[in-house]
Amino acid sequence: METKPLSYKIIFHIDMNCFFASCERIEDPSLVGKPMVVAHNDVFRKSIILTASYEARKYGIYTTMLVKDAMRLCPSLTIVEPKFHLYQKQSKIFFDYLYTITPKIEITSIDEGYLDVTEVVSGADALALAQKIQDELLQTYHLPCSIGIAPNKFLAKMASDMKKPLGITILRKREIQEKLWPLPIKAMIGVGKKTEPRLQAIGIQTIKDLVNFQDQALLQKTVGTAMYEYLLERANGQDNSEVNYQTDDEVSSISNAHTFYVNVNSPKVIKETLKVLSNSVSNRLMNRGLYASNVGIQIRFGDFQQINRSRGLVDGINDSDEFWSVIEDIFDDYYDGYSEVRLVGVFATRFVTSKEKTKQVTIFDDFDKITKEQQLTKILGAIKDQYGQTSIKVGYYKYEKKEEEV
DNA sequence: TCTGGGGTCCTAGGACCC
DNA sequence: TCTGGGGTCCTAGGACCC
Repeated sequence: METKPLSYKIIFHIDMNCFFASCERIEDPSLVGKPMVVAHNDVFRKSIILTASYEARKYGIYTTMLVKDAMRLCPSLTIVEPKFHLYQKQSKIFFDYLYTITPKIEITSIDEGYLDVTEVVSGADALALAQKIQDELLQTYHLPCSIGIAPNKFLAKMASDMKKPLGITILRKREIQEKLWPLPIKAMIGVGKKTEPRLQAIGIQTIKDLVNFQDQALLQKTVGTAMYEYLLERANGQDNSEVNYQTDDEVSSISNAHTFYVNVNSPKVIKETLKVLSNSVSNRLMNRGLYASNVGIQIRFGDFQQINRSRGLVDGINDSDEFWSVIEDIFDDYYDGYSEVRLVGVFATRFVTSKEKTKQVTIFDDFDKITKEQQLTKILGAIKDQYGQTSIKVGYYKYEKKEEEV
């Protein structure tokens, strides 16, 4: 029996509902059914809410709201300190479950991911599979989620947002005029609080307005070329990007930051904090076997102005002493010694693995004292040592301001 | 609304090279 | 020498996401 290959893909986007709160309830079932939030409850600083349970949301409480404002809306609110290791643990548990469905999973954050189930189900069975996943995650793992089903990642993501909590939404291409276009422009992933007013200023309120917008040059100028192309494609329901399921879990940067309880301007105190952060980043690099060839610091001042200063390195580093010496250097170069500082951070980017660390070949010590033939032999020998290659084509060799072919 | 911590991607501008 | 244009790499900053 031949199975006809599908002409379209079936993509699920799975989004855990108030994930941090769900994890806390697994640890402490007495929190179930109560209005609760996850937040640092800090007496010195105004702290914000990271996640609110649906019972809390009924009071008008939402993520990023100040704890004190939330308490005013709901005096009986339970506040739980965030425990990130716990969320990591639960995240691994539910992704492991999803891997029993398909290996083609792209993990996009601690509580979200895409599944390419094209080869797992037929179009007709997709809804049943989504229902099974949702039931199992809730019954067995006590984690509620919403699932979007669509022919590509963008539509699946938009679909999973349409019904929460415990929603399952199918969004077909032929339905975009009816289901996608009426949404406010801010609902599009990629349009945030800066782009929204810019689009509104040229008369775009909804996704439909974007699709029908006539002055393409003005639109492009308003949001930039890359965003312009991205928005128009997505608004028309097109997204050719693949579910990137390579399990390389490669990150492109690692960072840690800390907000002081009160603003500080003592270089000594700031440095102590920077050193802790520096060690943490260096440890995380070592655990992953990565070396960073660009490292830097972030300083957020009392007035919320922020600077980032970094240094490119010839060789990647991850050793804590080496790391700290670069970080300290950068800080000394850029901190004036008296400005009020609210937050400092340390980051590492441009990773190389140890094997890719630059190998330096010292063949140039006596280079100007030998003949060109000897120079060439030396270069070829070094290349052979490193790459095992026995022949190589060389273009032009510049010597004494004269170009000669070798 | 006076704003946490961890990320990704894009863009502008300067340095440098030919 | 004060004069061109194109390409690449780097740094810093902006915008966005969860």
